[in-house]
Amino acid sequence: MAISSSMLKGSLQTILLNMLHENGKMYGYEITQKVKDITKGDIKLTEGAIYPSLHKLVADGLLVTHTETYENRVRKYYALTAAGEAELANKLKEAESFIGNLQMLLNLKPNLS
Amino acid sequence: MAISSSMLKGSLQTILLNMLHENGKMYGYEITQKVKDITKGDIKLTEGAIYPSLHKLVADGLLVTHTETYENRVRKYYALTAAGEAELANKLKEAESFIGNLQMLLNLKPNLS
DNA sequence: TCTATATGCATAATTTTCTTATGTATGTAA
DNA sequence: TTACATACATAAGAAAATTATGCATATAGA
Repeated sequence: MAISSSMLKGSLQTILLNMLHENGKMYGYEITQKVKDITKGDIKLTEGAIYPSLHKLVADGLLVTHTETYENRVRKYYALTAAGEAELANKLKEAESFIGNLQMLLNLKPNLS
Repeated sequence: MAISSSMLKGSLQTILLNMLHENGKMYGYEITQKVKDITKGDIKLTEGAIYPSLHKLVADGLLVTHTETYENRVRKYYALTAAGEAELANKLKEAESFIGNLQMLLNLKPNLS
């Protein structure tokens, strides 16, 4: 199911940080495609959401960038800093906790028992 | 873990609708306390978030209200309409889908297998 | 008595974070 | 020449929260 009403709110940064953690370095467009693949089209990160978010993570010192040119196209790669790795660890704990709480509140504990 | 950075964004309405579905009718303050109990203090719904959200659900025809006075205090009870029940069903499917996708993206599938 | 805390509702100002629309640029396929 | 894919970016607007404040009743404590 496509995420229309966007419960995505609040978890975008966590997703971005984790994608970079998993893949070492990625460029923006690449992240949108990979997320679309993994979620079978359910989650489509839009440019208007992803680029400002990546810029903010850089401004906050959690990411660093470098550009590469591939077939006449510039790719801006992002990678985690040490602070980014640390922040990701926090955000993952938070996400795990949040998901557990949400499942409790909504009676969505399919695979517990 | 307390939800500080609030990934709560986007799921508040779903939580409100489901609490009312589970409990028949509730007043605002009661919902905040029940959510706090269920999540062991992790999720604390603030008045600034919950009341405007409840008002919007009423405006959208998903909830109806009536007031009762208990020990000199007015309680404004909310209950689901038929449209509210239907919308809850949609939102629950969405939430389930979203949680599954988020767990995939963040490699948080502890109890699968 | 004054203060804090709990119960109960509400709104205003602000901030965060999205969506939607738009713009630039290259390359390919219909 | 139109559409689509790749690749970046920003601006305007909307949505939905946070934070602060206000009113009102009641109780407990210093």
